[in-house]
Amino acid sequence: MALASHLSQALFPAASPSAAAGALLASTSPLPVRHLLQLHAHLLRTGVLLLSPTAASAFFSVAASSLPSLRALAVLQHHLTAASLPSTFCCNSILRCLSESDALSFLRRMRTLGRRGNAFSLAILLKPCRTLSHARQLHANVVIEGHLRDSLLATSLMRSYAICGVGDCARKVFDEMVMKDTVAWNVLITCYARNKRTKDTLWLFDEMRRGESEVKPDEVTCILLLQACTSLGALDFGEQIWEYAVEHGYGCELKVRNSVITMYTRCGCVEKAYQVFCHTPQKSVVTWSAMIMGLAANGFGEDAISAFEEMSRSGVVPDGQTFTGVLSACSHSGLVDEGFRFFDMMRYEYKMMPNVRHYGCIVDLMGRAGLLDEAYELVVKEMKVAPDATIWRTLLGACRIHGHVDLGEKVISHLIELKAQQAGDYVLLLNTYAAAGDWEKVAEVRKLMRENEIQTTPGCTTVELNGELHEFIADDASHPRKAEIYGKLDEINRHLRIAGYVPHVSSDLHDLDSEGKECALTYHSEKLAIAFALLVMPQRRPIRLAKNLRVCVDCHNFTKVFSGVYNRLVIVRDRTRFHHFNGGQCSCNDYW
DNA sequence: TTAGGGTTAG
Repeated sequence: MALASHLSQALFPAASPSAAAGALLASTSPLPVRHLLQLHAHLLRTGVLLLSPTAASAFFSVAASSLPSLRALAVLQHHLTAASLPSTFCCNSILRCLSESDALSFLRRMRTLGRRGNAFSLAILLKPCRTLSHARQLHANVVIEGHLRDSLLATSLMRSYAICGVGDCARKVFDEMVMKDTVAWNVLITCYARNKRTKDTLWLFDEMRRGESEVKPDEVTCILLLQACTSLGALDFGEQIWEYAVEHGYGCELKVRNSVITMYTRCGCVEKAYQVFCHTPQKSVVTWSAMIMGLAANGFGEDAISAFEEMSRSGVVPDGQTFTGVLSACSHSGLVDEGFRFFDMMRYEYKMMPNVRHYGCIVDLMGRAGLLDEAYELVVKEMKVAPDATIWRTLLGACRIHGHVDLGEKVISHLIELKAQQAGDYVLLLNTYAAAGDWEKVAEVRKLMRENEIQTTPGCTTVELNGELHEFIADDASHPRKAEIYGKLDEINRHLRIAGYVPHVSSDLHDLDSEGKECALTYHSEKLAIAFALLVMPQRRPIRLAKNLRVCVDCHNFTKVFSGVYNRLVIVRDRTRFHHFNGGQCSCNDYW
């Protein structure tokens, strides 16, 4: 403030341009916006800004360092003329302070006044660039100014395209690059991975490994690819990456190990994840959280809690994600009291503010305990953060279980308000009415769905066999081995009935009599996939299935009994978790 | 002359 006042005194009212520039150049500390604007107005009024490029340059330097995110500079730039335009060096320091669109308009203004900017200007502009049209404009500039040989600049451009979700543009820049280093490859991989082009991502690894260039995958490449395998559930490929990492000396990198732990748990291989975890000497909070979340998602709730306690004993402090893991362990395994204990611990002992995901777990737990109205009150009155669609969906799921029709209707209205309702939500509401036996309402919702052209996602189960995916939908008749599969399923059904399996008829929505419902349940996609796996897979190998929706209660019971009668380990990954069926049991308790 | 920019763990 003292400096600002000194400057004002030096410049008001009759300071010469050189005195003004001198005073401005002498200032080293930032000025408040108010003083800066006063100063600017004065410099304009007295003509200093027009008469002295040195003073203008000095002024913008001070302004740039004073105002980190400066809308005012965007206004100021319109007063620039060719004579008052600061040097490119100074312009770049102004560019660094502007928002994405203001910086672009400033660059255009510079060009209008005959100043082109340089590679530094483009580097500054590309850093915050997150808009496709801006990326395209900057791309044109990079080409026109002949900077395509600058590999850092080109990589920066690829990164912007990656953020904008246009993989093909990033690839084009990559293909035109003269020197493609590992970072450029990694940025391209990130781009494909972000845009869910997972298979292309995996191809790039092969291309990199087998290519003739010197560039080989490094630890960052391994991390990126492991993440891609995680999202794809590609166990075999994930293991190849892990082998590569170990062979090339990246096996001890903590970030790589943490990614491997996640990859294994997300592919349902908890034991292998645990092996890697145990052999990791310096476990960070990320390592512990990855293991805790992995155990939770696979239904090993008690083990997740033990891991949390061991982590605390070892002196590692939990963070928000650790609590997400341990709370979801409690909710997936139905450990209601434990869940509330951890929720209190995070709030009162660790003084953490719960986020939407933490509340989501608590709402799920309350739903399990039948505390539906209390859960609704919590969401509406106590939550410090705005509830998202997932929270409402969780509560809607609990309404279905308990047949709480009134609350279900209230919850769906919140989803509609959020404009977030999906076909699955209407199905949940439909199920709620079905659970309450209100077939008239079921028909009403069906009509509503038809009128609004709401398409439901058909349940689909996949089995991987020798790298090939076999897909099944309910009552599927498309598989070439259809007759054998249906025959096998009938045989399995007979055996399971003897062992005590009884179809869970309310799992089906149709308003049929009990016998009709049994028929409709018989050929659900999971059951067809299990019959197929039994036909084609060698004995002792675990049967791994992936289901796009939630496993229904009847299929859950069916698979549980199946795992005991046929002595097979069945691992099912559905939309939210893993189910490990073994010896007539499942890793998740009281599944609804 | 000065100044600038790219990838990475749960």
